[in-house]
Amino acid sequence: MPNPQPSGDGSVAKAPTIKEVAAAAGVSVATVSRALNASGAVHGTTSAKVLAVARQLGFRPNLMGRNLRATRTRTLGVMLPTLNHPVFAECLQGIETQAQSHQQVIAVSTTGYQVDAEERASERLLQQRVDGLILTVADAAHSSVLDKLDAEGVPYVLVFNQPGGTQPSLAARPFVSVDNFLAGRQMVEHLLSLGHQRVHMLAGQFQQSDRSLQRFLGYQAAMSAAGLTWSQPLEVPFTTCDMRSELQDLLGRRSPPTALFCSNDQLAMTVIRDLRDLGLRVPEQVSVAGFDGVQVGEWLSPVLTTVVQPTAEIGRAAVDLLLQLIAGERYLGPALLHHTLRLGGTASQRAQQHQAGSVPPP
Amino acid sequence: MPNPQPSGDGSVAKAPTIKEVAAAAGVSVATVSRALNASGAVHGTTSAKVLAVARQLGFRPNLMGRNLRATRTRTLGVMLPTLNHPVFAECLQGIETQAQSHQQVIAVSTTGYQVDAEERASERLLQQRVDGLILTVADAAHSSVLDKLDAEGVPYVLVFNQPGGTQPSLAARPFVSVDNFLAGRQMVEHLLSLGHQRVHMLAGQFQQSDRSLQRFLGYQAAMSAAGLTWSQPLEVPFTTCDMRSELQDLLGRRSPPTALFCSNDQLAMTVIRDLRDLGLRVPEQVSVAGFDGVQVGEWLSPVLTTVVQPTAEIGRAAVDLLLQLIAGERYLGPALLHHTLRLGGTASQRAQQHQAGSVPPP
DNA sequence: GTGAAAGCGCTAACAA
DNA sequence: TTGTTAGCGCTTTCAC
Repeated sequence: MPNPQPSGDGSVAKAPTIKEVAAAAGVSVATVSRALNASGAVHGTTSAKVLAVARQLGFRPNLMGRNLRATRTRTLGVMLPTLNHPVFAECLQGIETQAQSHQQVIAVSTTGYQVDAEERASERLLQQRVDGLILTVADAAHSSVLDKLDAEGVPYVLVFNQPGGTQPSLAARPFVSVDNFLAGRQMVEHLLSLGHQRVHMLAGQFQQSDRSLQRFLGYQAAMSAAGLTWSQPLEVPFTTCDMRSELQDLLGRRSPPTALFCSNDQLAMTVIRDLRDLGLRVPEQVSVAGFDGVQVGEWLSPVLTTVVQPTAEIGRAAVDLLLQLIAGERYLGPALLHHTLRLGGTASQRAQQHQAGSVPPP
Repeated sequence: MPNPQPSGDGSVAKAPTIKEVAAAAGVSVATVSRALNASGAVHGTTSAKVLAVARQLGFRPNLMGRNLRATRTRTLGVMLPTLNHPVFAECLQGIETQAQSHQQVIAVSTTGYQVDAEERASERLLQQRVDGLILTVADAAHSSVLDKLDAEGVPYVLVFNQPGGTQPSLAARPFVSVDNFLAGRQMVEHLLSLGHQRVHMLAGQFQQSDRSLQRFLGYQAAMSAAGLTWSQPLEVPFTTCDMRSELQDLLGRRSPPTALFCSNDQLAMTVIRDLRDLGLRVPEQVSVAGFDGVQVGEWLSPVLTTVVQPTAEIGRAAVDLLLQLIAGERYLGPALLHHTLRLGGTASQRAQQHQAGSVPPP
């Protein structure tokens, strides 16, 4: 068993340094370093000896020393709003796996969609000297954090954020996402194709989620193109866990919506539960569609109708892009990954007559 | 706007060091350090001057330097099987929040329940010189990683793992979890109280999940105490996403179970979906209970019957305990947090006659 | 092929 | 109160 041993009294022998390995192997620290990293020329015999001694001593290189010297950490900072939402957790898993396969380490911070938390978290990560950042910010178009990163030339890649919206300029901020506008429009077109005409949108707060806004714009576009009137969205704080009174309001109107397009799956699933609590059947009386494609949506019955983002793939692509930027490669434009529609069972053909409205559909 | 500015050509002015701040402020680096950390005595005027210069220069302390010097990183390593399972993601969120509030940073690694990945990941975290580790291992009773940490005196806290099972010795490995045995027994007792007699268990593979085993032992205990015979559990790899053939097997037997106790929610929800796919009604024909209490279980209808663990709280408690251990406080025994039963709608009174069996219940 | 020495950025003795 | 200096562990010139 390799040293160091615990000293029995609870304290512990200090981890051996390269110096001690050098002493034990009877060579200089330079030689040890070269042998360990297979850098520079080292005699085979010497190298073997050093390696043997290092293993025997349980030597474990101290990355602080190495990184300080190299002014490079092989650490990627990750800053996300929350891990309680599966979409971010799954993305983080993708990031972590890909980072691991490139011998990178990740440092994770969550911000709860709060700009001041973004400020603090990014600062801490920069103090750590992460080589680059993967992050989702509340509003990528007006973000002091991104301004800072730009000003300091810190490489970063946005995930889920889609700055520039429908017209992402090639010169703009690097991001990896789906085309939220297009996806939103397609989902609403699907709802319209089912015969719905009064489609309403429930959305995360735009100030905290630019993608939510893009999806809404897609909704608007689809409605307008079909010659239908769109309504102001119901903006829902991401902390909301009960939508019943809002839904009662919405569906108690004279011309209540027959379909609800929710800007994320969490919202959609909450809505479905609350609708059922209110005695409304989904999709028979109200159709509901979400956005994200989190795995749990498939466990519902009926399966959640939603836009599926390649969440883990977004994370992996972000790592790849970030590593390119860190390596100094030129930014060639965002990675717009493909989404798909999952035509589950929570949105169906519009019923002939909606139960809640006193006015028949046009 | 603080320096450094980007140099226009894409390269970037190096971040200023304490040395440069010292030069600009006309003092020594020691004074800058003292002023910045409010350590030692510094004249008010000097301090103000230093702080002003530091801000103006956009100085950001390099934690590698600080940590190398302090042989301490204020970084907690976190090693979990996967973030795709909400129970771990929510726990990580709890860890991150609590760590942040103690000015600690976290480094995250996932292992996919693979022992060799645990080995590699822990080694990387130790090379990073994390101050301690929060981790879930496949088998806490026989873990080379934990043996290593013990041997080297690295502080760590297990989450979800419950080494020692029903009799955790005070001297044993530090952990934070619910009492999996007790919780499993109580859930099965609940099923029995609903009139079920043939309860079967579906479990994650014991080799990859000691909690799964504890929950099974609880099942055994409840069955035995009621004078019923327990069956071998159906062990399910955590990668399984379709249980239909297994369920057909199980329910096609002569005396099929009327209730299924699943060792985690993910499994339970998959099972419920697959049962419905097979044309079986839940809970009318088969009752299903889970374990974990992930949020999405509440979005199902009916709501998932399950054991609710205080997942985020487990994460927070783990951080607190780990920080105590790092501070050198003596380990006073595990934190066994309280679970609750969520009596949702997926488990109900046993039907008089089960449809699938040819043999009537005793 | 190997070693001596400088230095990455910071803190903490020790001096003044 | 402030400055000088050593050194945390490592890599990398530059000699030899």
